[in-house]
Amino acid sequence: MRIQILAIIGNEPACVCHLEAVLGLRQASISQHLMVLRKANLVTAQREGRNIFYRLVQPGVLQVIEQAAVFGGMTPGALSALAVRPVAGCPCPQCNPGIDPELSCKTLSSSKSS
Amino acid sequence: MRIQILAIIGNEPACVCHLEAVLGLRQASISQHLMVLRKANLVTAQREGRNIFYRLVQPGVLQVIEQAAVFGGMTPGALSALAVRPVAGCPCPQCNPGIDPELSCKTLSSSKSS
DNA sequence: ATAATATATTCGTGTCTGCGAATATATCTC
DNA sequence: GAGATATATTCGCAGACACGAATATATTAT
Repeated sequence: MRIQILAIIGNEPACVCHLEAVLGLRQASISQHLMVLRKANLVTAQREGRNIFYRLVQPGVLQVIEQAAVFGGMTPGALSALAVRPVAGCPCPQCNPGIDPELSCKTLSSSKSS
Repeated sequence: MRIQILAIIGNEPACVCHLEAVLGLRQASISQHLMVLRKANLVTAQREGRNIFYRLVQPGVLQVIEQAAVFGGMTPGALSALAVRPVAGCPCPQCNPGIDPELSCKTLSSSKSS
């Protein structure tokens, strides 16, 4: 999961709720993984408006992960698939470019059912 | 431990007893790790005389590990230190170049105490 | 200030993992 | 063949880990 997180934010900084949507984990679990990555000095957090965006401290880490994935027998596109945006059902600003500022993540996900 | 094993045999093929001496694990534990690495198609085994030598299937794996170590904050020499030979107390042929064929690993380690 | 939102922290638990101990298998030497 | 040696396999368990649930904290909007 942490490797997946690094792969996601390696392509583009992401907020917690975006990771939540992509990985299918509870918010608490994502936060725990991010804490570990922070302590390992692999990611940094930066608030932007309501959300906190995470990014790689060293962008080169992404290349290492991609190489390791290939050596591990993964298909080359398996990792880049994680970077696809927008993600269906993700309420984060990145996945909803023309978002009405009045709409929040919560209202978006609830109105999605209509 | 498995990453360390890959780092060791990445520099030069190694037998099980050598890994045992370097890593300080029991022989059974080393064998278990090697089995995992074999199933992951990362290492291959090849018998040479009494010993079975393991080597990387893809030598490039070593570079990936070294890069990851640097990004992870390890000192650059930390990994290459694992490749130092001969290892004190290691009874394998590599660590005892001029070994008398009559001497085995067992007799070597016992006579070492004299 | 109050409410809503986004993230962080704590806690408990089921599961996974690595290790040691014991044993089995394969190879070499005599 | 018998014995010694090197590695593999099985089993059991202590410890680690990831996750969910509940709660706390920080920021924003009204």
